[in-house]
Amino acid sequence: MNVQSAAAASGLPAKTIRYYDEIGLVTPDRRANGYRDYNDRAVQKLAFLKRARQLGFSIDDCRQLLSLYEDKQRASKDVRTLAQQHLAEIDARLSELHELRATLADLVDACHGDSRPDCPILADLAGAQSKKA
Amino acid sequence: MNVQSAAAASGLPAKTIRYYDEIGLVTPDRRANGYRDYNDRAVQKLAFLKRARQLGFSIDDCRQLLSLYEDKQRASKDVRTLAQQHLAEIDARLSELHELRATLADLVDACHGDSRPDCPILADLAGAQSKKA
DNA sequence: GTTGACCTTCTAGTTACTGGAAGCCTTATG
DNA sequence: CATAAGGCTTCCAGTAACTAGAAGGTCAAC
Repeated sequence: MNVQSAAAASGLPAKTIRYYDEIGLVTPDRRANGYRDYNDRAVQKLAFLKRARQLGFSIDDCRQLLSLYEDKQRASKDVRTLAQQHLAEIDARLSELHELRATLADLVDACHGDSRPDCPILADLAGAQSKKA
Repeated sequence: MNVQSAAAASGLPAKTIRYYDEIGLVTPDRRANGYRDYNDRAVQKLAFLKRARQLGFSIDDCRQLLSLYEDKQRASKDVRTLAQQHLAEIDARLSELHELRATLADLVDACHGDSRPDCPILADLAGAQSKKA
């Protein structure tokens, strides 16, 4: 199975698949002419990667997950720990983002948005104390 | 005022301030010996940038905000529009992140986390249909 | 005069790709 | 057999926004 077919089968762009080969994440066989050749197992791994990346795992996380996935003796605990760490990161990002949203929403509310040059958003950005700051 | 002092006054790392000079965001005067020289106005801009970056505005957004900030004739509406666009992006990211969190939390819940090699997280990543998928 | 703490510029690395160019391989068609 | 279209290969460069580090100039103090 060549790159394009592997792309179709896994849902990843061909460029990305070549990149994953380059960084040693999924290394395909090579045919006599040098073309990459992906077997079913490799395509499964690519699909695995697609899903893991969508869930926000970094490439490094993926590398670990992949080796756990490969390892028949892997402990479910290891996978769970990795996922939990990731969950904690997501929660941290969520609360940051919530806070950021609140601040920005306050500013937008406070801004009259007409053509006068007086603007609370710029004032706040410039360092003036806002009501919530 | 040299870089280090400007850093202390604005709250940005000196490296970042040099970078902002390099990309033409805030261009300081230069002293006879070539050292950067930041006046109060420049430091204000740096502080402005720090705040805007914290709020998640991109460097490109910041460039626009800075020119609006500079422009005495700027319409408050323009600033508001920029902030609102940004708010919409944040909301999109928030809902994505919420969804991702829910999926991952389900998986972690479903994972027994002991030493047996059977793991729902890897199963899901590998493409099996999970209850919620 | 020499130590130490500044400053300068430049290069390269980070994350995870993406786009594009130059050039080989394969297949179909006239 | 020539050629054109569409694969495939590699490599180089660019993205965002810095950050780390190296080589070397400058300055104030002792």
